[in-house]
Amino acid sequence: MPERIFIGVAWPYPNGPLHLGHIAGAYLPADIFARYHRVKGNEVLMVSGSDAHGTPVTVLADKESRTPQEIFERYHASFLRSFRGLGISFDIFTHTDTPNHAQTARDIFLKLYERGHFLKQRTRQLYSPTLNMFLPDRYVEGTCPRCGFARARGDQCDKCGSLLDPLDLKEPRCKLDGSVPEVRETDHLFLRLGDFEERLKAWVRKQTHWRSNVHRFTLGYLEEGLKPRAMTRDLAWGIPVPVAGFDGKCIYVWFEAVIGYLSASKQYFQERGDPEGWRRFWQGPEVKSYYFIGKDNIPFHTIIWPAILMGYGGLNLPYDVPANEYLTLEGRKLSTSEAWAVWVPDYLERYDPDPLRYTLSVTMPESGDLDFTWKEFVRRNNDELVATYGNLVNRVLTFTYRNFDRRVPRPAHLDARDQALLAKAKHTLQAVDKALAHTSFREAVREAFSLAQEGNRYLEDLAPWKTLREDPQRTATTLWVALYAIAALKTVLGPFLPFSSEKLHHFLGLEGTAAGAGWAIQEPVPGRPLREPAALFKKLEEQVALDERARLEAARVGG
RNA sequence: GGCAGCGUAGCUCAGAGGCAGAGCAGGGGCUUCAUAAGCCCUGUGUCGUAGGUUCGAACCCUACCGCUGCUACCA
Repeated sequence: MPERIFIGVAWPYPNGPLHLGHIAGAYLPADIFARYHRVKGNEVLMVSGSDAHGTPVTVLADKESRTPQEIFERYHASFLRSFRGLGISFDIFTHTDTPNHAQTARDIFLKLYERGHFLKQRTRQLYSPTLNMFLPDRYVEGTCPRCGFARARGDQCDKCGSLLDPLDLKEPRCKLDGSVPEVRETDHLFLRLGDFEERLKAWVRKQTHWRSNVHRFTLGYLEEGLKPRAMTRDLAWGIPVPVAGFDGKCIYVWFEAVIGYLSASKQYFQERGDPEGWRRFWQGPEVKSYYFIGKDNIPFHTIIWPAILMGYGGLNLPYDVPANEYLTLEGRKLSTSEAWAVWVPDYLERYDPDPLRYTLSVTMPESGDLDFTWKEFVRRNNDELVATYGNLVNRVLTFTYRNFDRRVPRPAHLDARDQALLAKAKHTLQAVDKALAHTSFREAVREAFSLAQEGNRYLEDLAPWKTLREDPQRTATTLWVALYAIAALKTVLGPFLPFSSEKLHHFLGLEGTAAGAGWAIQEPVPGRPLREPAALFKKLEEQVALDERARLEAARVGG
C-alpha cells in the first residue's frame, strides 16, 4: 500500500550561492529520500523555498546599495539553477515573499494571538541612528563590563566567555558601520512557549525513532524550561505584524519561515487547480512528515514549529527531523564570510552532478562532523565510481554487446555461484531499502557498493572472456547473471546517482525511465536488444585535486 | 560560563560490554573482458590520560587533557 510522505527541507537565506555544506546537510539527503519513496510508488511532496526575509538579506542589500528584493531574487534564481544542475528534485521550491505565504503566516500568527499565546513586552534595545534600525545583538561590539576586553560581542565576550546583554557593553559600536548606537524602547510580542512545554515534553519523549543527537538535544532544551520568545522584530523587510499598535514591525523571520512548509504545500496544490489538496499531506495519521535540516536548526523544528502547530491545531507534527551535523572542508569549518567554501554554481561549471552526489552521500555527516577534501573527491570518483561501479557496468555491457549480437543472452543452467550473485543482488535491494527507510544514507550507499564489488569478483571467478570460445552457453549464463546484478545496481543507486541510473537504464535496453521503473530488479529478458554502451563516469586527473585546493586557498579571505 | 560532540591502524572513518574493524595508502601475487580498470594475500594499534563499576570495558561511571561546534539572526 502506497505511503504518503511529506518532505520539508531547510529554507536557505538568499544572501549567497549554495555551497557543499547546504547540499550535504539538507538538500541531498532530502532528495535521496524523496527519490527513494517516489520510485517505490509512494506519494511524495517535497517542498522548500528561499527565506527571503530577515537580517542577512537586508545587510547584504545595504552593503551593495540594492533593495532586499533584488538580492533575494538574484540568489533565489541561483538556487533554482543549482538544484536543477544537481538533480535536487523539489516538487516546489518557492520563496517567502508571496501573498500566499504572507496570508498563511498572518493567519497562524493571528490565531495564536487570539488564543492568548502571545505576551506584549516593552524592551530596551540598541538602535543605530545612521542605519535607522535596531541592531541585532551580534551586530554590536564594545568593551566587556566584566573583563574589559575591547571587542566583546553584543551577546557574549569572546575573552572571558560571559553572556552579555548588549545594553551592558561599555562604548558600544555598531559592527556594520562603526557608529554609536543609542538605547530605544520598543514593544514586541513574545510567544509563550511555556504554554506548550508539557505537551512538547510528552510528545518528544515518544519520538524514540529520532536520531539520538536530535532527541537528546531537544530533551535537554526542554529540561531547561521554555521562556517566552520574541516573535516580532523592528524591521521593514518582512511580513508586517497583523496586530494593531505594531506598525513598522515585522514577524520574526523564523516564525514565518517554518510556516513556509505549509504555505508552499498550499501553493503547490493551488497551482494544480486543487486548492484543498495540501490537506492530504498535512492531516491524518497516514502521512509521515520529514524535515531535513542542519543541526543548527534543530530547536526550530523540534520545539518552535511543533509549538506553533500545537497552538494552531489540526495539522500534523513532524514525524522525523533527521538533522545532519556539519560538513567541513579540507579540515576547516565552511565560512561564507571567509570565502572558505565550494560553491555549487562553480562546481557545476566544471564537473558532473553524480560524482558530487556520490561523494557527499558517502561523506554525509549523519552522526558527526565529516570532512570533504578534493583529494577524496577525486579518489572516490576514480577508484569507486569509475573503477568499481562504472567499470563493472562497462565491461559487462561492452562484452555482451560485442559477442552476443547486441542482445541480452539466454541463460542456461544456473549453478551455485550464479545463484549466489542473484541472491546477493536481491539481498542488496532489501538492505538498501531498509537503510533508506531509516534515513541511513551512508549505510545504504555502502550496501549498494558492496554489490558492485561482488559483481567484479563474480566476473573474475567466471572469466567469461575465457569461456567464450569453448562454452558459449556458460558464457551467456555468466553475462545474464552479471546483467541482472547491474540492473539491481541501477535501482539501488538511483536515488543517489539519478543521472547515471537513467543512462544505465537506457543501455540495458529498457523503456521508460529508471525513476519510473519501481523499486525492483528488472530481470534481463533474453533476446531483448541492448543499446550501445558508453562510460557512465569520467575519470579525473589527480591534478584536479591540487588545482581545486589551490583555487580554494586563493579565494580565501582573512581567517 | 553553560550545553553538545569528538579524540580508534600512516590517512579518512565504522564499531558501542564478550577474541580490536573497513576503505585508502604501502608490500606481494593473479588476470587481461574493461575508462592501465578487476581479483586475491598482507593490519605489532598503550581504542586521548588516570581512576572506578564488572567475571569481562573503545564501549558504562568519575575526573582530567586536547580539539570542535552551539549558546537562540550565516546550513
